[in-house]
Amino acid sequence: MAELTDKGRRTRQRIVEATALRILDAGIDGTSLDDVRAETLTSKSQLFHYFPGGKAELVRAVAVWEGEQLLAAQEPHLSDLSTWESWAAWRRGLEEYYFDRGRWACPIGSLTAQMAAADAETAAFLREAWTSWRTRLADGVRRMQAAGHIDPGADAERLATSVLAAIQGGLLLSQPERATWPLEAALDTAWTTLHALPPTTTPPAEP
Amino acid sequence: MAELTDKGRRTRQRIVEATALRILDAGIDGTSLDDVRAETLTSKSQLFHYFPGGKAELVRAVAVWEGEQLLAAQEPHLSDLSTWESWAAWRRGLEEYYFDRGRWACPIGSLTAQMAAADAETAAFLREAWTSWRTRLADGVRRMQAAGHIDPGADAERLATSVLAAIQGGLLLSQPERATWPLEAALDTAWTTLHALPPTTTPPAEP
DNA sequence: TCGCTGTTGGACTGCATGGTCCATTACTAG
DNA sequence: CTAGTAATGGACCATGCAGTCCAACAGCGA
Repeated sequence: MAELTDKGRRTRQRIVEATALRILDAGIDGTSLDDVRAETLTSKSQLFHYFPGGKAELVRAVAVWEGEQLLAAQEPHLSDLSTWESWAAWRRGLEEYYFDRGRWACPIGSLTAQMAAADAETAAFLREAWTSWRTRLADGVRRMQAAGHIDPGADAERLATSVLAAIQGGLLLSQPERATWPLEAALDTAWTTLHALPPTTTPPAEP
Repeated sequence: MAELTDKGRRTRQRIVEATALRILDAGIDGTSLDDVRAETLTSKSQLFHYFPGGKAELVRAVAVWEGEQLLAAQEPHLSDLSTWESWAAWRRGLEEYYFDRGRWACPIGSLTAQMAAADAETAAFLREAWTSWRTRLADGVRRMQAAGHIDPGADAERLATSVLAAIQGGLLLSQPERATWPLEAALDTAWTTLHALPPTTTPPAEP
């Protein structure tokens, strides 16, 4: 597997993308190698040629690919997030990513929920993906704090985490409804909190 | 299956609970009937005796059972939620339910995420479960609005949805970390929003 | 005690699936 | 043109799993 020609790289990529799609709406266990084979018009030997580790390695490749796509879909705003406009643009990009083209779940979130079906390496990668995502959001929060738009006393990491939670939870609730409003409602609430945090408000101590 | 003796009911319940546990940390596909058989010291014929519909029916029974348990764990507070104290007690009960006894995920949330692996009937039941849960929370919000603790102009259903999203998203993020803080951070933020919503200038008008 | 019905045991079947293997074809560098 | 390597095809194997079937056992009412 050390040497790949262009053709090989393209075939490999085709396999990864088809598998990613299938996993997104059938889950890891619901995606058989034969499904992938049929969809990509490849043969069993090709799957094992490009992914000697078998299904586990293929799933890992899918996780990496999905992680890249997810982050890319949030750029360039994710790296900015220094103004409310940037946050708004970031949010629009995310909603578009999730709902356009019929993607109704977060690839990374789904995979995390299926961690039991994934191997240890994939689980480790997912942990990194979350950390990376959270950190980028937290950096944005800190930029807002530095600019005086968000209470400097707030914990940026926790705030970022709650925004991610709103996204993931909102998506989960959107699925059975087959509607976008649950995610939007969750994001609206997170939004309100972000905006409400300037120094005038004291966070409640509970429970 | 029309007639069940006490003994039969107990066996059936044993099967349901063991399956529920297994599904919670291995997923539907990661739970084989042989696993269940071994864990419950039953035989194949018993599984199909009590659940003629096979695995699908068993999963359905698990969903119903988990739904009951989840709602029960939130009582009596869930039916109250008319004061901040009641909300706090409700939250404590939930966290206890999720984190004590090593349960690190929401059974209903997990099943929803695995809908692709579930049959249509189970999916329908899950939709109902979410509606029921959301409605109870929304009722609580309305009680708080009536009591003048929350802005009467807020949409109770959407607010309830965002609280549910915080729970589910927080749980998802808690899993890879194997820590409780993500859920707590998400709930804290939802909390802040609830508290921040009262009209700051207009006093509540309520008989 | 008898007989009916619910309960239990476990062998067996058919099928889907991950994975192996070997042969063949297509490229590409020299 | 040729040799070597990557790419591909697809038969084949072993296993695990849902589901079937029949036989045996237990409890309870008559």
